[in-house]
Amino acid sequence: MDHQEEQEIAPSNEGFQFRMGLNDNKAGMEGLDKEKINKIIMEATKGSKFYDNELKKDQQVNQRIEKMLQQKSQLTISQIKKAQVQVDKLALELERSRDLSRVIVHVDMDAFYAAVEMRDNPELKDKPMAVGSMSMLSTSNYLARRFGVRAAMPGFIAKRLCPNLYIVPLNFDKYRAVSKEVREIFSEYDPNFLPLSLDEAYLDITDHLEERLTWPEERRRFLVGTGNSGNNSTAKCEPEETQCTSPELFEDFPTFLPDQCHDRSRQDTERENKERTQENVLVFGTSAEEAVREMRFRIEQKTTLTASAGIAPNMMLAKVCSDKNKPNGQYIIPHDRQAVTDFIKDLPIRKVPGIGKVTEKMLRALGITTCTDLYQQRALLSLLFSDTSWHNFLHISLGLGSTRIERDGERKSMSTERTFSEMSSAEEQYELCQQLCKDLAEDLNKEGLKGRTVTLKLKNIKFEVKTRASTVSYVVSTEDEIFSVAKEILKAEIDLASPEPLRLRLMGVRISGFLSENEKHQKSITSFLSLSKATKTKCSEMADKSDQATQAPAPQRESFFNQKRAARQQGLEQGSTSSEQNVNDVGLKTTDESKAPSAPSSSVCHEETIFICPVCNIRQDTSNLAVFNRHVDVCLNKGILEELQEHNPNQDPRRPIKTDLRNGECIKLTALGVFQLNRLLNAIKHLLLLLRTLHFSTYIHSFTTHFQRKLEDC
DNA sequence: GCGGATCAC
DNA sequence: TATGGTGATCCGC
Repeated sequence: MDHQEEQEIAPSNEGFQFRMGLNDNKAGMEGLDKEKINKIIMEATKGSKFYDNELKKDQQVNQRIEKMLQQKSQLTISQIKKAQVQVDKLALELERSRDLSRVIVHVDMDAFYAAVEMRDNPELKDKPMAVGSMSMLSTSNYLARRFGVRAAMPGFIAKRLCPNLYIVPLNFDKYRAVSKEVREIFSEYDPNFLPLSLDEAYLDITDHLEERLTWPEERRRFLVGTGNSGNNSTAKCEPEETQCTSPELFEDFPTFLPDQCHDRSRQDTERENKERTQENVLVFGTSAEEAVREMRFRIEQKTTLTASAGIAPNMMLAKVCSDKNKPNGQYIIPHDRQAVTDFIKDLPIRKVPGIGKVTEKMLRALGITTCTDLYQQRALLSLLFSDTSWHNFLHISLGLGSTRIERDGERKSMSTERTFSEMSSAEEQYELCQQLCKDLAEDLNKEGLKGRTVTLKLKNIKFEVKTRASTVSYVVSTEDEIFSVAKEILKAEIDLASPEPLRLRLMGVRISGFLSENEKHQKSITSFLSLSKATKTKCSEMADKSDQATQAPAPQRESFFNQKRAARQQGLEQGSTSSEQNVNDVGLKTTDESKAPSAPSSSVCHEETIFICPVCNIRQDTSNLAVFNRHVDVCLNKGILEELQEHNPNQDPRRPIKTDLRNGECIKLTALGVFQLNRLLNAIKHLLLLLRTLHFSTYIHSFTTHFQRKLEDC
């Protein structure tokens, strides 16, 4: 292996990772130099399956680079000149729309998990420690970093770098609790702040600053050492020590008021507390820097943990800034264009969020390492990269980024996955798969989500990852529904590998393709199919149960049909609330147009439900749902059986669908319990009816197209 | 829509 | 002994 590959394993951006500077070791200070660290890591990693896979991935990246350079060599000067004109046109446009009016802050807690653990266990304070397990570390403290121990490193390798390393298991509940405290402070500066993770957030403090100008000084005055952290009654919360208890993650960087803390004896401080309370008061100014300093001060007072912050006109810059004076520091880019371009000039592209190891390597192959390079090569980049990529590059090189902090929209996927020691038994694999589906179903249920795409993720013992997805025409959300799809994917993979077993080290299940708000009333296929079992009176109960999670609690909601009607009248698809759309509603009409049955409204409405069969379209003289369902079922079956007999009198409508469909095609259907031809047609017909009733013409189209051939076959 | 990859935390 | 889990996005089919 060549040197470059080694660099990939022990990343080449030490300047960034080892911020403390490994050569700055003071006399007597323990630690390892860069070379030694790389050597130990290599010895520990070489020859492992993990490393082999890393090499393989690296080769692939090299090939991508190769291909890119090949492309580059074929470009003509006139092509590049032409591109230059186009790119500069856009650049000018972007420049014109540059917005420097917002004050965006990115706040980042220093070595968060490690800091929390050290705070709660003082014995760890002066020891190298990391949070995680022997398999994987999440973060490490300052002392451990001197040995090259850092986040995303397996604990057993860290132990080789630093045999005295303490590894503390993750304790998310604790971090969440601390995070909540910090977020309470964030919200005072920006009620719409955007959390990125437990220890990071973006804030737009523009409005705060404007208001802050009108505040009396009193509102910017804070007592030192009397923060919330003093609420517990441990010894460390005495005033003179409160200031010192910030874990010394980075001893070179003092916490607030360090001189008072270190230089005063206890007696002195106590006396001064009484006599010179003025001295224990801090007043912050009205500028952005002062506001952020105040925020960080309050965080430290409340949690005894330190944070770093970046202040800039947009999110991208703020994020880069927060790293500049880490730990326990802040950095501001003033709000004028020159300051931005000065800052960007020598900025290594790798520091920009979104540019990772691979992109860095690709750009480096083009001689690009700084943002200036990035700008100078903008024409070339527009020819070698996709539109989204080079647009992004151009934004970066101009120092542009989002100026509005937008909260994330709806989630797009939900997943769960697990790593384990080698598992080769198919039986175990199915069992695990089911467990994952169960866990996922629980999570889905918490958020009331249902999706149409199930993705199975497999990683074999060679660390090769494979994903296989299956999108169904209905929604799934329960353990059984998800598993019925996932297990068929798994089966296909097992069959494919057979007679060799799948030798797995990880399995995961993901759901995506969630229903948008105005699709949520759709029924899952099981509750849908349950209608055809209408002889069982449990039908409506089952449907209710399976859709519990999507039921809107809105007391005054309109019935779905009323909303639809209103929407049609307005000529647009108004987003309906996720009002419960029971399958049985297919044939129901409510005479009262304004009120849902569950509405706690005081007015008593006389609501009369009319049952109209969606098949024969005849009003049924009953108010009993079970009776009505039975009628619909008979009606449906009658029609289907007649049709079947008509088209092919010799065909047994109850014969297995396996005889008609190819194996792969009936997988999903058999998984749902549709084994027979008549059941299949029943389901299709019923769904079509439902879709038609709901005016979902797009669905009807794709559905009928998909099944047309099957119908013809029948 | 699928599958592999990249990225961030 | 041992290299994570979750979510988003992009690219090229």
